[in-house]
Amino acid sequence: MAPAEPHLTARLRSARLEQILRERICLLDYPPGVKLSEEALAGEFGMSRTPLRRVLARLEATGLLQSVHGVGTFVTDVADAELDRIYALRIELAILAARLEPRPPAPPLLARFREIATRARDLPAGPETPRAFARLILDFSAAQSELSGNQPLMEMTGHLHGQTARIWLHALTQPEDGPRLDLAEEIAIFAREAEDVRDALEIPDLEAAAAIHRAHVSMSFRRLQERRAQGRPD
Amino acid sequence: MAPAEPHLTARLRSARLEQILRERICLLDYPPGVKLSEEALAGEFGMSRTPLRRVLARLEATGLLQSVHGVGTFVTDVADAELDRIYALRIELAILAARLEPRPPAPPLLARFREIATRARDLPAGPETPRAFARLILDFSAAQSELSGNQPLMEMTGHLHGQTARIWLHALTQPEDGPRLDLAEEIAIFAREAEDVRDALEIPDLEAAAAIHRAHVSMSFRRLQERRAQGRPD
DNA sequence: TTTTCCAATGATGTGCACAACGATACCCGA
DNA sequence: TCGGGTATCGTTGTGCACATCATTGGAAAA
Repeated sequence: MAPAEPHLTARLRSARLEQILRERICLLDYPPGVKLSEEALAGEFGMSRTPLRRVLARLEATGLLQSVHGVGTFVTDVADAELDRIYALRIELAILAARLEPRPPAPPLLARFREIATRARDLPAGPETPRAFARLILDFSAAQSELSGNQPLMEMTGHLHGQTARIWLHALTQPEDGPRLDLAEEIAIFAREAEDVRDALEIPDLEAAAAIHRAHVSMSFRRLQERRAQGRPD
Repeated sequence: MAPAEPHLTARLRSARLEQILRERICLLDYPPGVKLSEEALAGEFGMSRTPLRRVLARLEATGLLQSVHGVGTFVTDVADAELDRIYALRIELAILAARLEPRPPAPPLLARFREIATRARDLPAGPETPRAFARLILDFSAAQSELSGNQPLMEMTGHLHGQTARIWLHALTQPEDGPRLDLAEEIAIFAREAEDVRDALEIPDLEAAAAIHRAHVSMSFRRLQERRAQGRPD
């Protein structure tokens, strides 16, 4: 496709590529379990397999990819048991953002939260809805990561979020029994969360915002478990 | 040196190598800021630069290394500000191990804690003391990571521990003003912690063990800050 | 018809030669 | 003697050819 810039620093080129691939995975352009082709990706980005493999190795270290000799490079899936553990951890970490170096949002950041809230409410229905929803969730997570100055904490919550959100959304859009009904419901719930968090940040009450988010992570986890229980007795 | 096994699976070989390098970094065989040679490492492990670079990329993704084009590959140092943040986070995470899927230690694990406690008390004084102490701390961290079934949490605490412990120990053994006095004091304190945690685990009271550890992380952080304040007014 | 073996295929892993880059030391001119 | 520009060297980054592995399909034997 587009070889991007013909010549940028090697370091920036690889960082850029890593970000692009990470987004594609989180936006479900590459759903869990899918096989990627090193050669195809190298061709798409106008480089050799060697530097591409370096990027893939980094993504493998963060748990988003897994390479198997002679078979292929796969986007990782997350087993139910581990998903449960990540959710349990996210619930605990949600409050820490307000306790460790909370940073009241500056006007530009507040504007981002407002934009996310309105975008969530006006999310258009259609075949592109899942991807738009995924993008929305990604943006929300990115905005949240600026609410605390504790970078290691925000990196971890962001990482865990990326691991769970894509699996969660993938399960939602896979029409096992309830096809799109769940998705519409989840979108409405997320819109409420975005609005509530926005309102809390306008005060600004960071602890309230964190508590709201924590509650939603917890409830989202419960709904996922219910959905699992429904899907099993088939 | 020793090319290890002449032929093992590629995946295992690289995982093994990554573990070895990670240990060398955490045991301060490769102190923060030191420059590594890709060619020398490749030669030592009997492989080409290509697979070695794959391992280095993974270590770079976890923040232990940093490669700079045309300059070298360096063991990362951690700035004071970030070290503070990691400590603050570790203090909060310490209690979670007892709250999320606590696992009472089986007899073999208990034996490991006992061994660590006695080894800490009988730590021989000498030129090899810092390395033996680093090994002790590493083993203690590894044993602790089995006290909870929540794997993502234990991975994170382990990762954060590796990031802080090596910097902390390096600062201790660098004779800026108080040469080895601090080290001996820290060893004694650690020995007390290991004994207290061991006693709590014999009950077994995992919450007490976590609280003890949390207290020691917090106090260790305070001592580090004091030491910093002492070092500055030179 | 079924089973077994093997060859072909496509993927990732490895080694090597060269390019690109940054730091350093040196030389030349003022 | 000092300053600046340049050449050289060491190191990481890239491209390519090949090795290695796992799967799959088909052919041959039971």
